[in-house]
Amino acid sequence: MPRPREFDEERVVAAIRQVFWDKGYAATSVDDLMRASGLGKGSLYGAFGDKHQLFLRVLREYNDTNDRMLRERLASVPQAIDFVREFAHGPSRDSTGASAQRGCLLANSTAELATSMPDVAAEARRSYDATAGILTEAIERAQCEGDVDPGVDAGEVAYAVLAAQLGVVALGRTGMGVEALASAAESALTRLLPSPGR
Amino acid sequence: MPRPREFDEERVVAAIRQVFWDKGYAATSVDDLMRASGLGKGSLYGAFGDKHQLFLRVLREYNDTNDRMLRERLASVPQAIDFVREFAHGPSRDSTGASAQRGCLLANSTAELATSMPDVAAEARRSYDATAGILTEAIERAQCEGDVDPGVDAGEVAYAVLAAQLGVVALGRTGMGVEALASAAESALTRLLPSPGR
DNA sequence: CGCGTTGCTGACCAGTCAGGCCAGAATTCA
DNA sequence: TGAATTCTGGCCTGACTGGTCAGCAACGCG
Repeated sequence: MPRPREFDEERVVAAIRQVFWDKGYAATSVDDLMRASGLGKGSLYGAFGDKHQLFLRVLREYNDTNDRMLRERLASVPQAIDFVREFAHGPSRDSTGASAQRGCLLANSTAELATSMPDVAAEARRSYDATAGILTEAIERAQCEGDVDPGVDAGEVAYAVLAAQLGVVALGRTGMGVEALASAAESALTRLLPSPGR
Repeated sequence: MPRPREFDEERVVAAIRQVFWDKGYAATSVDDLMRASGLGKGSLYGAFGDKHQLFLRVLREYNDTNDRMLRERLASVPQAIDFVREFAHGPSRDSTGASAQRGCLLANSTAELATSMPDVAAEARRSYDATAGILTEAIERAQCEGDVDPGVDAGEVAYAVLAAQLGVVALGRTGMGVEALASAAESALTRLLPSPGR
């Protein structure tokens, strides 16, 4: 009975995510979102609510996707520690450094909005806690398998690893070279996760 | 012969820094700056140029002050390593967590603006490099005095320490408790800067 | 073939934005 | 005192903001 949607919701959200990611929340106008999504203002507001709700939706999907990807990778790779290393290199996986400079949508958003938008701060905290949880499991598994010194407190170190990774991402936003970023990440990781044969 | 300034430039810059710090760049209107500084639009534009120039000036002074403070502390304290530890706790030095949640003006600005304002990215990189340099010296001194394992590459570890600190500050913006932040920072620091007796 | 329900479109709103401008006040020197 | 100069703060502009809404279009059901 109703007229069906003419747009692919997923594609729209993806397009809008790119804009928020590149420009930040406040600097993104609804006009930008209209142009990126190809939708009219009415459609946008009808489907997603206002700018704030739309942003939160984008952010939540981004976080969920990241968490899912992280969990999948850590479950399938026997040497979880290797992935944790790779993970700590953050977004600097391409050699151009372009994606490294783009940074992380969650980290950027939190830095910009945590003060003025409590729900963004809460979402960030939820996501970081989830990441730390996944990391903790991976580290514990690595300890069982003898890849990490069993003497360290996995939960505590997980937050330290998360912080180091966040810091590397933050440094990446300045346009620092990917080699320097990788070196800092590698240096942090090898010390935060000492192998048992030390 | 000219009419002298009626306002204290330093106080004005300080007031404006607070606004930018709390609200971010894009969300701060020139009206906000006028109200915070008590100046009219003409005075503001005459003395500092447009919003962008004003922001850059605030950011540069903020960074210079931080660098100077860091250098002073590290020069006067015999056990540099202790201060590095303290430094890594970042802005979480009050128990309320309010300043921890406010974060760091430089980190916030970089996350918000690095993509769209290359001069902000450049200033951030300059400041981070300066911080890393200061840290490197402090770590080397600590190595000479036997407080840090002389086997580690001070320059490399300095960036790892900087990253860890930046990450802790980023976590702090989510409203995470100061104890958790301090624990993560402490955990990162003791592992990044191992004492030689081990 | 209507009819009800929903989606789409674009015009429109009041409010805010950054920035330019200027008349007059304030200050100094001659 | 008068001339020169600069500061000051309000006013103006016109572009843009996020958001609303009335009217039209497309669909399935009866």
